[in-house]
Amino acid sequence: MIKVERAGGAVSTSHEHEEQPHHNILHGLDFSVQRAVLAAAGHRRMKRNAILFHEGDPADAIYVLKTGAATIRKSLVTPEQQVIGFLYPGDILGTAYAQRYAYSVRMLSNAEVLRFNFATFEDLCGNYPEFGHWLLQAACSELAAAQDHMLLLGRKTARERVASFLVRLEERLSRHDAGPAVWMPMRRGEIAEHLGVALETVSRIMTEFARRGLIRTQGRHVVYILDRQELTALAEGAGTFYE
Amino acid sequence: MIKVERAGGAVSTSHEHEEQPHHNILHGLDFSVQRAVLAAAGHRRMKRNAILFHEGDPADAIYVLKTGAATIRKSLVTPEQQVIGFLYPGDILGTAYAQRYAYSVRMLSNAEVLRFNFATFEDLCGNYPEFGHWLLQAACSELAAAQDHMLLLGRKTARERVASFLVRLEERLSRHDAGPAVWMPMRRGEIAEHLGVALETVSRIMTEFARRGLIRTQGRHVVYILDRQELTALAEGAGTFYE
DNA sequence: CGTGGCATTGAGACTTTTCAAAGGCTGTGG
DNA sequence: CCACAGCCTTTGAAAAGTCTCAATGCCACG
Repeated sequence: MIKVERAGGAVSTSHEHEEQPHHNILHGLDFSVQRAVLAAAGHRRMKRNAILFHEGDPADAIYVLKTGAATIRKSLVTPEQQVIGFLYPGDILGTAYAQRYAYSVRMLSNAEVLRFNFATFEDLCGNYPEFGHWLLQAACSELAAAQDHMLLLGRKTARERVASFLVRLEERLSRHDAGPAVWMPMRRGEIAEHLGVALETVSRIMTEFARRGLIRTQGRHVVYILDRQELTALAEGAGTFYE
Repeated sequence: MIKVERAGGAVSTSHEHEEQPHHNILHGLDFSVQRAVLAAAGHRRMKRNAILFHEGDPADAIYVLKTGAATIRKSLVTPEQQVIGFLYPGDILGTAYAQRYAYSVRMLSNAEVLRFNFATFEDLCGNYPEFGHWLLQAACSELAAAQDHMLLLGRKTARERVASFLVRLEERLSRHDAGPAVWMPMRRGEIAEHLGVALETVSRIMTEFARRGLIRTQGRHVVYILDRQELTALAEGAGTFYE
């Protein structure tokens, strides 16, 4: 079962990850449209930990993540926060239905973003109906993801949540870079806030998974999935008893 | 504080609620566009407990709820289910980004829906760009609601969840019918599945709220909010200790 | 007016959280 | 380039909240 062992080759330091192969960000659009869209976009480089915008800021643009990773979070009245999701290349952010952004975005690594202020954005929608369609599609897909995550938050146990998270993350990343290592730039605390459990619970369960031989960690930000099948089973509620 | 007491006048039996004033469903669109949209739509009457469609059914239409109420839910591999939300007049359902519906819809009361099959839908988008915009808006707003609900599911205690639910429900219904009574056609179990807690917990907490004088129940499906301020405070985490 | 499904209530069990302390990366400054 | 400081992570034990199981009570519909 353990067949992924070429560590060091695929991953050496976390810095290396900042230059990822940015595959097709505007996946699904005609090349001519893609060219037009890219030409209209503003390019922007962001440093790790930089804030793209805050929850409540007046919304004036839509962004597409080109390289790197980011966290989107919302705050409660209490100091508590909920991490809505983690973004990887190709993800859209800032789809504001109102005048203000509904969440904050922080970069998890150095990153590049494409920026469309609302004027250019409206132009693009007018000139290329395809683009509007593409965006509606993206919004619907984001909606579906949000609803999936509700299922996790509402019905799963802590163990199921962590297992789901690892499996989904690996699945998602395997589209970008095919290495056996899963790059996990976020902190344990952010994972915890995403999964709706305590930070310590995430830590404990990941340790447990490592002890059971399902994963292997390498530093804080790299994980190898050793037994995806078992992990998937756990994610779906097969893990009532173990050991 | 207790100033809402004209029971019986506003609410007599649950049947009465099936005929609600259906205010402007296509809110925000030009009248001419509204006329065209309504003309293109198919009208359909549904009985209580009828299923509009199932999760996984091939998607062939988009619906708008005209009168009544409905539940949308998703299933896990296990028998567990999550209630994604409750729908009231004006809500859109069936925004499928893929070929299949992502959730099931069950009517909570006799209801009327507008139906747009994909062909008419595409036509409408083509002829009235406004309509496409309106839909994108609706999807974004649904997304925002989903993200809000994640916050509830991820970070709130059971008491905060029930309080939030009651306050939001009242706020939402007050737009349609201004009575002091909140119509709650869903079962306790569905509320529980929506809030990510056990059925019994919902029951216990609602009893507690009634005992504390924050609400008053009338049968299973009607609730009066007696102290919205306190309830709002509880919803936001002020209720760490009481009594 | 009866019956079956819903809702309420209670007690015990279990998962998860909280509080606390020790251990280990990371990246910054010398 | 190395060492140190600070933050992040791991680990432990006790406490709290919520769930499960089970029985009773109530409402709504036929």
